[in-house]
Amino acid sequence: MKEKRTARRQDYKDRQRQEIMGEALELFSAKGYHQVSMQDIAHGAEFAVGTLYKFFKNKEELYRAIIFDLSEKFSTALGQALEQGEDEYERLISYLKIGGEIFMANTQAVSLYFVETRGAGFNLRAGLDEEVMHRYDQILEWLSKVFATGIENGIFRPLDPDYLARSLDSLACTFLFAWLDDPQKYSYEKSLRMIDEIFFHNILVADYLKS
Amino acid sequence: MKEKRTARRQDYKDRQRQEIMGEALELFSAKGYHQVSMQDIAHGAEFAVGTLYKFFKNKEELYRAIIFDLSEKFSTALGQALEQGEDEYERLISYLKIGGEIFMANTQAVSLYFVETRGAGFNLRAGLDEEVMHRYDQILEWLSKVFATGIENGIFRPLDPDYLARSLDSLACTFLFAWLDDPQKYSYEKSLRMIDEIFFHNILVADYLKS
DNA sequence: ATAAAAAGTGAATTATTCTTCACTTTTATG
DNA sequence: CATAAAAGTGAAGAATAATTCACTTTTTAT
Repeated sequence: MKEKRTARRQDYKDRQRQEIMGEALELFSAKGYHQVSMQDIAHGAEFAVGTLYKFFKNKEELYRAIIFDLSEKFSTALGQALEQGEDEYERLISYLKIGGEIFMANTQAVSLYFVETRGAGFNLRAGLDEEVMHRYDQILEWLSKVFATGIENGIFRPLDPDYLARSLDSLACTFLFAWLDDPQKYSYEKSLRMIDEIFFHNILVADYLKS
Repeated sequence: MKEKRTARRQDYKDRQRQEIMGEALELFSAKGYHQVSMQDIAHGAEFAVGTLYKFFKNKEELYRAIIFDLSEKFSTALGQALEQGEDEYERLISYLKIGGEIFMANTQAVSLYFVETRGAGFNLRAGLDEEVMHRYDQILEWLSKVFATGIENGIFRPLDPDYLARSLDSLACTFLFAWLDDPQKYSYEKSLRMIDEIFFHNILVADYLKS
């Protein structure tokens, strides 16, 4: 009996924790870390301020927990995406598709996550968790590997895989951020098509294109 | 006599102002807006706190002034770059070269500027000057125009110029940020070469490549 | 030389917000 | 049902940092 009870309690606590993190994410992504007070979060999550401190040591740790969760979620999803497909080209397309879906389904999350890994990254890098940076680097490495084997298998032209990885990711992100601004104009489908045109129709060797 | 005196005084004031902005830029780009106090800036610029407030209404306005200056400086330089060159391809190469030079010569500036226009942009967009956003959009528009005329003149394949503009800019930025992390590995020259390979060797029509 | 104006100062005020903790309420257990 | 443990509270304390302003110093103009 004891075990069930404590397990149930733990589930409950976890849910509370998620609730707080969810509210905090919403607020942080909308207004930014410094524009959101613990009071705001507490109010939004319908807790007292003191309760937040039962779950998280302080504001920064709450923030970190959110970022950590997201980066984990995203990187596993993208890692899996890169394993789907017959050849390397298909794997990359899968990466783009899954990446796009995650992006569009988690816009507030994304806005927070990308502030970490892109542009602003090196500004926050000092202060904030290395782990997240590491995860992003890891994804790039995975991408690189796919390019590398694709080159070996004669599917891609023999260019530096690291540059290719960064390029592809960069294009995807750019178009997705454009989509955020104007979903009509920068639709998912068009962006995929454009990446295919701009990036792959050069990268792929002539033989592959014919098949 | 009076005019000369007041003019000289104005120059002096301008220089003081620049001094403050320079110090603030250095600190902001190194530690981030919220991690830098007016005390820090005053101390760095060798003024009293009160003096800062003779030059800038408040901290935010000081920040805005910096960003505004930079965005102006960069956008005019890039605008000019796009006018240099015989054909559209050369103009874009000029854009990449000048852009790269500006970037590398102003790394702290850049780190601040790009936090505004890229990734983090939509987080800050609400609070911070629209003008800066507008300048970035303008550069993209100029780039688009170059692509559009390049397409008309049969130099580029007929793809959506806006997407092409965003792609090129995105690649350039990505490689420049990579350079910040590891200048050795992501050298200016190699990045230019890679952009040429990845982006242009597809974009350019076959005829142009032969010439 | 001198008075008025401008520039510069920094301690004190004000404002914000993170964090704590003594307390209340709820839940679990014998 | 009693009681111990856990969860939850929010006003008060502590810390930090933006901003002000009465004052001093420097510059300008006559």
